[in-house]
Amino acid sequence: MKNEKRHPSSAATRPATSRDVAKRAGVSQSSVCRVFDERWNSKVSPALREKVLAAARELGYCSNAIARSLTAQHSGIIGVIISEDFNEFYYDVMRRITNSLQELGMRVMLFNAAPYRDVKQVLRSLLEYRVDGIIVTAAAISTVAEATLQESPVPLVLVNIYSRTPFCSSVICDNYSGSQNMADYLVRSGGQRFAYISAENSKYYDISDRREGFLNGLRRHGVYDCILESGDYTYESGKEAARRLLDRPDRPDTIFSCGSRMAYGVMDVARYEYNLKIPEELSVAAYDDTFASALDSYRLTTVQQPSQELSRTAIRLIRQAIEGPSPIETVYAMPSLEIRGSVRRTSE
Amino acid sequence: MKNEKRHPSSAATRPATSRDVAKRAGVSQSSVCRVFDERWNSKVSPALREKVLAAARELGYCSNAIARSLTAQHSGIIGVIISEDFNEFYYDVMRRITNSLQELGMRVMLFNAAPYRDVKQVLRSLLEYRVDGIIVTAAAISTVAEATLQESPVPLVLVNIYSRTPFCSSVICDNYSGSQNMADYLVRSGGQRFAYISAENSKYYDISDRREGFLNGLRRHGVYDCILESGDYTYESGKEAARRLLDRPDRPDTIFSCGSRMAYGVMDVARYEYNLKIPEELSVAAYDDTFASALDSYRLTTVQQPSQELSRTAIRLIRQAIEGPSPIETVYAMPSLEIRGSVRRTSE
DNA sequence: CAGCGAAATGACAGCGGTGTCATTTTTAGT
DNA sequence: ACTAAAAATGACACCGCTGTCATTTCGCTG
Repeated sequence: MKNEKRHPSSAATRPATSRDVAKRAGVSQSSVCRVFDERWNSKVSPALREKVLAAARELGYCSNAIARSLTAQHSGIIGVIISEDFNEFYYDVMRRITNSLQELGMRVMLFNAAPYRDVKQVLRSLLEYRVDGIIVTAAAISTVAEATLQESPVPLVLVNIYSRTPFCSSVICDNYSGSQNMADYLVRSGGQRFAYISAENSKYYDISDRREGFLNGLRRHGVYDCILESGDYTYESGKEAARRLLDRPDRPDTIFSCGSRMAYGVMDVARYEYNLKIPEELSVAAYDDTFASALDSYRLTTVQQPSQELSRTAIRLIRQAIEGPSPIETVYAMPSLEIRGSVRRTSE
Repeated sequence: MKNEKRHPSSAATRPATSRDVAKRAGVSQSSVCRVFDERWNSKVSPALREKVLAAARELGYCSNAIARSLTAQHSGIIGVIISEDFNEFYYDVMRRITNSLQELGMRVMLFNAAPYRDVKQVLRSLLEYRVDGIIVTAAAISTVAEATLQESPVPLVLVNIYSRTPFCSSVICDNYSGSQNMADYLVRSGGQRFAYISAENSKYYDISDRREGFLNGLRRHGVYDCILESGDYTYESGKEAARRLLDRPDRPDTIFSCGSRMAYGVMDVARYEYNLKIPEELSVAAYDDTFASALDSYRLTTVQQPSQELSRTAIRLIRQAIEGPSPIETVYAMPSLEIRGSVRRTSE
């Protein structure tokens, strides 16, 4: 479906500059800039401002942020790196970060750091554009990537990336506590035989804290036994793990998964293949609160990461770092339990 | 948790320039640039290149894309506007677009156009940064926003925004055909009494095509009756609509919802509140294929928008428009039916 | 080894703003 | 009305890179 009309690009007339406006208004170029500079425009006579604005309007003048950045030595751009396999949660974080930065008058330059893609190159691009700061939001980022980021000459803030040797500020959700609290809850709800489904992957940042927190939480209640299974975060892998677990002679009565998608798999296999009633015959819980968890068909009890707190803190940290020298800060955000109906409650 | 270390910003040493490198290497600044310019670096003597690269490495030189954009008259940046209430589908589209642009060596400047936020301001920001093109990806964009965009002096591509008077290229998913095909399928599957749940909202772009396509699809099979209900895209509103529908004396046996979240609500209410078996006693289908549709608890038959085709086409169109004058093109992407188990199949 | 053309390198003027300083205009004080 | 100080405006160098043109260097041939 073609059309006779053409894109504006065909006009090919380069945008008006402050000099063009100046000439048209019969004033100096400096004055034009002053009119468009908030810090100065109060000190410009109404007459001149009027002339300039009129000329600018006629020429469709729009000041050039690129040129401004050149002298200003800062671009007003924040680089945001997000990992390729971003799930719902990180989308939410990204959305919030974008919103906040936008409201603060900063621009977001978005990059997708697929695990296979060279993070070094992404960082290079960011630096070439002289971004004022970088926020790395990632569900999973390789440790080599971490090493690369370490060399960044511009302020950097990590979201949910735990670095053993912090080289920049970061805000991370306390995986350990989240899992531990869930363990508390599950034990107090009357769980007897526990299983944990992990999704460890060497090339990604490890979330072993979720496992350790859970196991330790159990131990604090005198439970030293927990069946360990693993998947790869997908629904299918959750189903497979569930089959292995439910086929065991010592079938668990409570399953905690480190990701909610796998938990949906567990629930569906349990209900439709093993005819188990949830939560009566099997309790299921998971880390990460995603959309489907709230649906009546799942009502999955989860550990919810506070995306708002995470993004707010990330923004605060990056602003601080840009503002000037500031100490490196590692902020822990506390996840909360989202209690729904997938866990049986007998005791307490 | 503070730390003695500090952010790189504290170093406050401005990045090395090509002149710095030139001085250090004892060559001219022009030569430095040539070494870093792919088009020229073959015509530079190995000796000089070596000197320059060594100096650059020592100084941690990174060429300044901002300065380059200034003379080059193009920034290598594509503005991407995405609507605030972006759902899973648009996240996917955005992810693909980001990936493609990144691979093509272009940068993405992301903006979130909340309905309440001034699109004019977003556009202004984009123009100030002299973006080479703009892609507007939106689930919902107001018509006033559309008017603003119309004035954009840079190439623009609309994704899933149907404009009656096309002023720029766009790629849109054929809502009408998608619904019509679903109507075909539902009738041929043996549906008798149909209902359609809409989500019309004046301030957003209207998706009445989905309704019209559906109704027309039914008519083509001699079905002139279809109960109309409405919600607001949310799970809860779907549940409410379902209750109203299922309370009717002439209860429908087939419900098509213009959004999948509402369909989940329909399914859950039907099963858990009305004890209806799906698909035996009630068929449910929806527009938009989101994650939960594939789960065993729903197995929702949907109209799936081809996110890959949409993003690919958007990229092609924007590149064409940037390349040079090109005719305005409106590309229709055909959605496909994702047949799962939520629709009963009796006839055929 | 002079002499020539090709290749490599350097010098320099922009790109569109900002910031500083000089100049002009306005305002106020006596 | 005259002058000093304050305010408004203009002139201009510079931000870091690109592109053009001038200059230098190099490789060959006779």
